[in-house]
Amino acid sequence: MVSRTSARDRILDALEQLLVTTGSPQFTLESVAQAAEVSKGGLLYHFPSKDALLLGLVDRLAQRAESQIAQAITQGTSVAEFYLQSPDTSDHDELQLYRTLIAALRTVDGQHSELRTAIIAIMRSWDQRLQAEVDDPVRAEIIRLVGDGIYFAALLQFPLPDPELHRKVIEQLTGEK
Amino acid sequence: MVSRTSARDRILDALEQLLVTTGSPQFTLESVAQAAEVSKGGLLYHFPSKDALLLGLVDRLAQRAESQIAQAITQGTSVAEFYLQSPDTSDHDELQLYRTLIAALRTVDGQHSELRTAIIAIMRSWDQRLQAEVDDPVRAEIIRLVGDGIYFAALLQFPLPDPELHRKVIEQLTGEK
Amino acid sequence: MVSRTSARDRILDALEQLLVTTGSPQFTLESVAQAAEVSKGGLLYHFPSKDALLLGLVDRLAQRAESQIAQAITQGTSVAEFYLQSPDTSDHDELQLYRTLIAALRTVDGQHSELRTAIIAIMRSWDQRLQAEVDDPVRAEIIRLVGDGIYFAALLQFPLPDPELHRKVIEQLTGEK
Amino acid sequence: MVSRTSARDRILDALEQLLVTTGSPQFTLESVAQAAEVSKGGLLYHFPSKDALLLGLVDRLAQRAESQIAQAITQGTSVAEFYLQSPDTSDHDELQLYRTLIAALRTVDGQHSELRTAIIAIMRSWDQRLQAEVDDPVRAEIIRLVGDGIYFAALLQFPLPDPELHRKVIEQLTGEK
DNA sequence: ACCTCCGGGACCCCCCGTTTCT
DNA sequence: AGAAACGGGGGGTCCCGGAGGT
Repeated sequence: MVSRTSARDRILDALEQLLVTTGSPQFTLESVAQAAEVSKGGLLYHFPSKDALLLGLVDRLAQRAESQIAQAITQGTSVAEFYLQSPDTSDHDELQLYRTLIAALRTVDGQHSELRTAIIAIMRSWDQRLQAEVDDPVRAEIIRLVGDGIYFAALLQFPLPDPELHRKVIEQLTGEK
Repeated sequence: MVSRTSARDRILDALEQLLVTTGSPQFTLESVAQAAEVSKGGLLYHFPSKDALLLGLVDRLAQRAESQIAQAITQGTSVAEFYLQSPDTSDHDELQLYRTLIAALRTVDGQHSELRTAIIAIMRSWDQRLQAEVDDPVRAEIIRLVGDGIYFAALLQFPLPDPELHRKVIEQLTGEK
Repeated sequence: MVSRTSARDRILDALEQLLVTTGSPQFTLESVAQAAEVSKGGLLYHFPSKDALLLGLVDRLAQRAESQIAQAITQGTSVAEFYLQSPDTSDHDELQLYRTLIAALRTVDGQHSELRTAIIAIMRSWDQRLQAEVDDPVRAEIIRLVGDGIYFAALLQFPLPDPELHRKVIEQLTGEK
Repeated sequence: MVSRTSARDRILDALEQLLVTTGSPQFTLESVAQAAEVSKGGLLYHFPSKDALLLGLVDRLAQRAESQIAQAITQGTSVAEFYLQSPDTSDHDELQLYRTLIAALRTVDGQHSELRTAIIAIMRSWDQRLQAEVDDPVRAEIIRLVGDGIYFAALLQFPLPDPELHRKVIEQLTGEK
């Protein structure tokens, strides 16, 4: 075995890359396998199904989530700002990834209950952080929804109308009352 | 011919129903045809391709959009409240439909430029209404984003955590300054 | 009825044009109807099926065949030269058409017995003319086969390698021994 | 794995069989798969498209072409006789196959440029053999065209009128001047 | 244990000849 | 004659399983 990183991680990395770069929740096992430089069968060995693949990504994401948030805080960036995707936040790729992933759930049929619960757990984690940081629960909720709304537009590749307006929105939501 | 409504409209109705009830942007021509009680060929006669079908729905939606909004206003409901989907607003199905439709764009490949432009036109229309109603452009933008965020959660079938909180959010966003 | 030419003839004309210009035996009723500027239903009114349409074309062709040949002869062009498609022969379109038509038989399933017999009748007519003109039956047969061979290459859109060589072939086959 | 021959070859064999027995360039992937005793998915694994399938057949044919011709020569049969399909030539199936294949090109849309070039390469090879064997280039060309003409009639399933005449044609074309 | 080759089968979009209604 | 609708495939995609190497 030459590669340092395990094939399992390479696959997940490839999938992440795919979801972020294309921005589309649509993907095929074939494309993932190709990007990860493994055969389709090899992919299926590590993840017996497409659902399992998604679940694997969610799990890894959950593991990273905590440290990500913590790190963001220690960097001085507030959770709210991070969630609102101000462009100066370095790793909002992480955020986009995790939301694209959510959208990807729709491409798989069935109830994908495992996936849902895993995702919800992560969201709840975000929620708690926001609640902890923002004293007003209503404003915290608004922040969360606005963040999702921003992502929604981005997901459909609609142009964020005005950077200046965007900045003001963030300011107003995160600024002192 | 028994049916009063044209087959073309029946098809579009069936598609709407399908998108709203399943909440999923995934659908097959077959299922639409079946729901509309026409044959596959019959469907393809009216809409030569899946894209054309979606475009047909968007067009009809655009036509209804204006009157919908106007009607909402005359009913005393503010546009903002309508957009925020307060449960007491009767026809928020319309809103859900149009956003599910947006999501459906992702299931078709290509650039679907026609669809995009049509959708964007509708969104711009909403935007103008909100801007006209809300004097503060920043708050108008926030309202729009929150509306999208609410839909985003609904799209993924995540439970709106707390109706009470939701009500307060709307109140704060639409309430007097 | 405004049009001078009957719709029936317009349809047949359109089909001829289609077969000759595309050079392909592949065609749809839709395309013929469109080219003839009639509705598909209108086409089907005159020719109840695709087979009937082809048969109609064959019949008309058969009617023209005799006069065509006779005319060619009176013009001083020998039948052999005509059949060998020397480029200076004005209406070798007729020839190409009729052979493309033959190929078109393959696109319809079934035994198309009517079509076959009609076509064979025409071919026999050609044969007799050639036999009458060329004293040596073997050479007459060769001429016929070479003519078909030329068409075969043309059908596949293979380049006729050398005009000079082609001319010599015709010369040798039609020239006095 | 029980079968000695690879599935890929089995598929190609089945296609050959189909083209030769039916004599028709019309075929479906389904029918090929069934004849090869693989699923359609299995077929598509080896040949991602119908074009690719045809191309695969052409390639294999090209590989066999040389040895076929050489073998024909060493068997004492002249290339000309082989090309003219005298019935006593054992493997004129090969010839028919390759010409039916040519006709099959017409059933696929697009420019199928790869197929065309591959086919032309084979034809050129035949041409050179004929030119090498027959000193008179004009007669060589005639032989080629007559061969194609014979095939053309056969392709349309028109009865070769007279075996005796056919024999004489071959005799005259291949016989000493 | 890890991985690849090969294949299966369900399904999907769309085409097209044809029939029915007006 | 035209408009509407039918229905049987046709080519192609994609998720997944399974036998077998290393």
